[in-house]
Amino acid sequence: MPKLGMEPIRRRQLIDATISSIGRYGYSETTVHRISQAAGVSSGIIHHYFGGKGELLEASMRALLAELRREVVGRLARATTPRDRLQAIVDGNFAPSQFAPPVVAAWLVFWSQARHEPRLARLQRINHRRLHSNLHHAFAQALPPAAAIRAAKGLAAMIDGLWLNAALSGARDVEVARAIAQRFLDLELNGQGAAIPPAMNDRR
Amino acid sequence: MPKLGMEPIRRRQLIDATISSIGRYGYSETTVHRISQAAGVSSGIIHHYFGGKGELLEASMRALLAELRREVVGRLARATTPRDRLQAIVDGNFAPSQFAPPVVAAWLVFWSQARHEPRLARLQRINHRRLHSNLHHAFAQALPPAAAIRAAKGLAAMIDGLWLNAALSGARDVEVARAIAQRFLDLELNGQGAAIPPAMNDRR
Amino acid sequence: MPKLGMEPIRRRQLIDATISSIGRYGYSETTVHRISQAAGVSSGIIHHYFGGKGELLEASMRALLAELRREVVGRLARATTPRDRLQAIVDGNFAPSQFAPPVVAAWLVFWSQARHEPRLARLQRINHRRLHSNLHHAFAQALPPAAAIRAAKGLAAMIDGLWLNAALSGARDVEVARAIAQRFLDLELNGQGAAIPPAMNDRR
Amino acid sequence: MPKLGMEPIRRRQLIDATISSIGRYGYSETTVHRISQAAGVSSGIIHHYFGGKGELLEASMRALLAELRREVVGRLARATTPRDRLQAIVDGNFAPSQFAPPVVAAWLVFWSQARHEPRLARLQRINHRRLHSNLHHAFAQALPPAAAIRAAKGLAAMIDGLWLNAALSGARDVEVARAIAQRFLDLELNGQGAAIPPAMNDRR
DNA sequence: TATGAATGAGGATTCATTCAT
DNA sequence: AATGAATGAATCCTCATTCAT
Repeated sequence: MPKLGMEPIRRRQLIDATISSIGRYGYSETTVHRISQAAGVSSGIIHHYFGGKGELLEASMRALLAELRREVVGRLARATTPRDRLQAIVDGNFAPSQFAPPVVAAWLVFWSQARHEPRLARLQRINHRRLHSNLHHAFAQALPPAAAIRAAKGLAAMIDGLWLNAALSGARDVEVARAIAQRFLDLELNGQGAAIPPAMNDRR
Repeated sequence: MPKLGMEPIRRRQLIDATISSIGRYGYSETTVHRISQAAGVSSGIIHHYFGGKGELLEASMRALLAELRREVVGRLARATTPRDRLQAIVDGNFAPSQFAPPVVAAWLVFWSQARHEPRLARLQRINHRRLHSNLHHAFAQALPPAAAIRAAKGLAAMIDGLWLNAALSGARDVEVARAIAQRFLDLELNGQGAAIPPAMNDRR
Repeated sequence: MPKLGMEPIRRRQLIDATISSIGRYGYSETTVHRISQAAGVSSGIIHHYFGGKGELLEASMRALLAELRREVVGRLARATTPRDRLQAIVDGNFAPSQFAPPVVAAWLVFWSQARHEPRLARLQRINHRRLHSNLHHAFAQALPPAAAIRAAKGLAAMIDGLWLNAALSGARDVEVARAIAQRFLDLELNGQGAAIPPAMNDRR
Repeated sequence: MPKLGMEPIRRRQLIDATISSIGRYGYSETTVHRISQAAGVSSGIIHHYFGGKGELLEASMRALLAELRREVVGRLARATTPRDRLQAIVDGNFAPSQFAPPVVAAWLVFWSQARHEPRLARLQRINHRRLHSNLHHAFAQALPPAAAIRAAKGLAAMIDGLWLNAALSGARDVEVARAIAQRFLDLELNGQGAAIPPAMNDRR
């Protein structure tokens, strides 16, 4: 009998090595050889477990999404009010795990490559929809429909934009970023915002 | 007899072909051969005019930045009040030219590659600082120092996040995105926001 | 506790899977992995029973030769006159088992590879000599020496050529091919050709 | 301006190197690297001129067919009677060029691989039909329809079978083989065999 | 006996770059 | 100024083989 139960261990090793290699060398310099070296295994093993480089990249992106989801879902489970839920989503997206340099690099690569690789595009769409749906669902319990949509879009953009800026500037100021998102959330929930002119809403 | 004055024409041709190729095939599939084909010239010419692929990519990113700058600066020139200036910056960033699919793809690539290519990173830093400095300068004329910083960071994130979301969803809803940014701007300028706790500001 | 008596079963399984894989995928696409999959066993087993791929291929060719030999020898056993013997050889070479598509493909491969693999070349030489010796021996009982040699060479070529043509055209017209060989045999033995029965001509 | 007119030269070089490599190493051991080495060029050039290994192999087979055709067509042009034409076909197929060892090996490979590569299969079909159509056309001028068909099939098989046997036994006895084909031709045309000249028999 | 995990050499192919013309 | 022929290193991938279990 061969070694049993290696599959999940090797898959995890290789996924981690992939994310780390993307972080260190970038997407176009991430080769099968580098990944397998980082994982301390031979290069053939990648095809044994994943079938090819493309599938490994896809699995890596999937692992990244799963980790983000874990951060958000764990916090959502402890939330009761809509505000708590929104806070949980913001906090999950600004969790330390999301700012580890290799993770940041891999996310950027994900966004950039998704345009040209259908499988990555699909994962990205799912992720984006989940974020938006979570936000909208929570806002809808506290705001009128049009405002809930607008707030969800705004907060989603805020999260991505702040994350992006924090990521580009080397993951410093994460807490400031989170505070700004927090403030935007408060503004929307407290109704202090001026309404978008009706004509603008109609154009959607 | 050598043709005179070909240099600027060829350079522009090649830069356009590069952006278009990134848009069509993605970064890692953008080859010297594809670029030269798209430009209708031979592959050797790229090295003649740019020295190498890297330099051409850099020049292309520079061209992208210049175009964005043009959109913003043109609008800024016609602005008088701080609010006008902020509006000009928002509008410049949401100008149609910034949502052409190849441009969007190229921007994403730029952000993603900048991490691993110092020359691109430098351009990106310059761009980011310019945006932030423009925003901060305008806000500083209307808000107290701490609020101006916060507002500048928030609006910068808002612009990037909305742009990113619009870009990822195929450049639909650009106007809605702009309206959301507009509203954020109004909120910050009208002083309806609750202050971020001082301790948080100090941590920066 | 080891299973006893598995060896001949496994060897036969693997040989059959090899011939079938050559038939389906061709020689250069016949891999150890494909063979073991077709046989429903693991890939390591091939080395356990045969020592390597080369030996398995050789054993497969040997099995093919044995099968042809069986077809011929069985018929020869029931033959009494030289003419019967020649007929038995012709019929054995045109037996249905020799036109099963995987068998045809494997024979072609055999002929083509034998040039570069000494072990296959040896098997092929033995086979060729056996055919020629059988034919010559029978002809020698009915014809003068020079004519017997010529007839043996001619009939051997006829058999191979007709087999090849039938094989290349998808094993249709096997009966016509056999009839043509039959007629050649008759011509050589009688000094003139007996007409092919009209019904046979009509079937074309 | 680059070197002009290299294309036909390089293509011919590479095709010759391919046939020679098949002859020396066999099909499955014929690598791009070996071919390019035999041609004295770099390996990249194959893709420059042929697009890939498959196309080069196809072009090589095509060159082989063209050479055979040249041998036959040249002789056919000097033939007037049906018998002359049939003789021309036989002689063309037994021309020395068709027994050069690399050519023989390549033909065998061609036959064996054609089963699994549609493009080779197509070439083979064309070749087979041409031979058969040439033979049948000539026989039809001298024999009744049913006999013409039978004779054409028989001679085609004879040619292939003799060629195959000669090829497998190292291209010795080519003249004997041709004499046997000749005799078969005579038998079919005359309804009886002309004796092979004794001198010919003695040469064995 | 049998498995399938693991290796790493070798395959075709791609590509930026160089350079003779 | 411009070409595209030519290179060869690097890429992904395949595969026969080995071996611990």
